[in-house]
Amino acid sequence: MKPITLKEIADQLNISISTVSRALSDHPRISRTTKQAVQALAKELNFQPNPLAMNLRMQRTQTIGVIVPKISYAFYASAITGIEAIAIREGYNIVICQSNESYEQEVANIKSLLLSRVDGVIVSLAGETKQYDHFQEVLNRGVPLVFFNRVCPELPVSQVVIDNFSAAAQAVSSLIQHGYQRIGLLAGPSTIEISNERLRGYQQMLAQHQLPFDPSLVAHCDYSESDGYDQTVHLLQLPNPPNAIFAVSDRLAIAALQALRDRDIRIPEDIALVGFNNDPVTAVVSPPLTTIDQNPEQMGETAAHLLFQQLCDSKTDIEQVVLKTQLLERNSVKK
Amino acid sequence: MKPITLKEIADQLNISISTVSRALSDHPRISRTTKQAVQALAKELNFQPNPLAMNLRMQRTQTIGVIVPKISYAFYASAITGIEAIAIREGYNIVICQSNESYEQEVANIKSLLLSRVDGVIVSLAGETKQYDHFQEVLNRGVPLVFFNRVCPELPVSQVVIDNFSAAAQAVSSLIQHGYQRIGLLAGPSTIEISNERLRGYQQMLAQHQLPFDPSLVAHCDYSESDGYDQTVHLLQLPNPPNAIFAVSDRLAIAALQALRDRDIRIPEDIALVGFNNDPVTAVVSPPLTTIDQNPEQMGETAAHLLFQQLCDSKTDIEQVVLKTQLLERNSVKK
DNA sequence: CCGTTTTGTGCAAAGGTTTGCACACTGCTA
DNA sequence: TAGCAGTGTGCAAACCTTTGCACAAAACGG
Repeated sequence: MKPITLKEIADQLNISISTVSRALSDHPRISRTTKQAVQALAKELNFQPNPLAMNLRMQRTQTIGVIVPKISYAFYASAITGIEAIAIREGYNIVICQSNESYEQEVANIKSLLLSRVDGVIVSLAGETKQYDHFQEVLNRGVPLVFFNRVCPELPVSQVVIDNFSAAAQAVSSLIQHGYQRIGLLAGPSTIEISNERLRGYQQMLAQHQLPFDPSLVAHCDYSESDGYDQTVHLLQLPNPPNAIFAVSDRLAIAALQALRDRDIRIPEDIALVGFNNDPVTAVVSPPLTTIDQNPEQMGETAAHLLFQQLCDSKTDIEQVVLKTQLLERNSVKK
Repeated sequence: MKPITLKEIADQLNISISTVSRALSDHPRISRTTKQAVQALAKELNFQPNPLAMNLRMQRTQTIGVIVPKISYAFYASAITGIEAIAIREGYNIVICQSNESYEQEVANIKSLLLSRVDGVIVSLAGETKQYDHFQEVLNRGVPLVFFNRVCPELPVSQVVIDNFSAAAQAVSSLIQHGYQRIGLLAGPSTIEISNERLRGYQQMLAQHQLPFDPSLVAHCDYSESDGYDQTVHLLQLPNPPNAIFAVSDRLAIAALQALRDRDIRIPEDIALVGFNNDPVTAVVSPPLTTIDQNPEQMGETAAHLLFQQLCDSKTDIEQVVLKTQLLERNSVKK
């Protein structure tokens, strides 16, 4: 039952531990015959090197840490699947942490990952985070770090994002082209880069169509449904309420949908609604929501690739990858 | 930048490594003065014992493995949150694996967890799994094992479940009481214990109301949406189709909803629909779905508790915990 | 004042691996 | 025959911690 060790193989063959170790790693100085004997016995005994010992010796853990706001967000669940696929292929394990949108938790996560000596870290920022010392610490220790989706603009690290500016602009442009002129924005926390990018895209597109920018139409929310709901209600109660709402996340869009439904406001007849992410839920609500489709799994894969690139060659340049998105027109906007 | 070790503290204080180690763990034989000096310096240098070395020495990893079918299922995302909460409180890390409903993957997951020497394992079975040798191997190695939700009846291990039989019976009973007599069942894979329990509850309730059990009304699906959709279509095409559908999972219920919607069949006017799990999505679709509410987070916590119980005292009896559920009546059933 | 307990500390092994260096042997060149 | 390159193997250190045992000094009892 006990897992077997190099020593046992060595004893059985009457050779030294070092020879066994070298034979297994195909060291050139080991004779063909010895190698064959060792490898045969190792296979027969189903020898698995003890990773704990290897970790200690090698000073690496073959593990990468992943921090996401919440795994229950469909987007991140998919991204993790992408990361995992690449990691496994490279012979790495991943350990997943949730920040739950909390700065404190994110710091605690980083601490714990650093303590357990992960070889690299992939992060999508918590909504609350506006300080980045904990990531600086990661960098200081020489641990490769990659951000995806919710990235950190001020740190010299590789990132993978979508073109949030253009995606938002496209969504807004589509609304305008379908005749909506007064467009409310359910924005994310202003600490989050990608949320601001989406806001900028929104502003840009209004400007391009000579529409006024009315700051009262911009409602910042944290990413919680309850806040999304409340902010929607707030928009509706404006003296001059919007006739379309663009939510920078499908979770917010769904919250808005419920607020509208609770008030018997019809979509898209009374008000149009556009989301962001193509969360599966947007396809099953009624009406199905127009949203921005992106590929979180591919984003995860790309982030993992960037990380492994750094892991192999610590002086590869930092890189920013921008992934494609697509506006998915469904029935929450009048044609 | 280098993490500091016992040795450095020892050198600075001109004492031996062992004394430092003992001072930090408050060994009774170390003098008060030495302890204070060591602890002060350790704090000042922000000493963190190297977990890799500790793991190797102690032959444990302070890590537990968790295997779920998919983290993107809301149920499992919540369960993980519950497990994580307890694990952190106990000073353990968790590593999350997805079987993706695949037997092979589940076996691979177990292998990988065993290899990395996790101290315990918490599992919810993959849909495909009908052989349990890999779990026997876990037991053989003396690694504590706990199942939750999708459990394994034939293994002598602790489990946490809901009363699937009664929950299903209650759902069906409610349908019958609202006047539905011909009830289709979207069942899970027949390999899965809890799926069969729900089937039994369904049968029992029919019998209790002197309704005939028509096997053609039972459609087994894997847990994929596509299969749920197809099986719904199949039920609808029966010569004598059902006027209500009870799906043993909300994912299947949602798939059914789409099939019905695509055919302009109204819910609940033409057909009633009941799900299982209270997935958040059931609240936002229209109509909101009647479903069985359970508490996955609590289930995760309970599973973790059972595991830690075994971890502390390896000869605690195995235990089966049954959690409460509740029928949540919404608008997919005619009142 | 001797023998015994108590108290405080250190040595060294153990956990399982990798790897620099040294050693021994073969076979070759000059 | 000395010298040297090439080949195959083993010793021991290193990674960092915990812990059984031994030892020394102090304290104590008679």
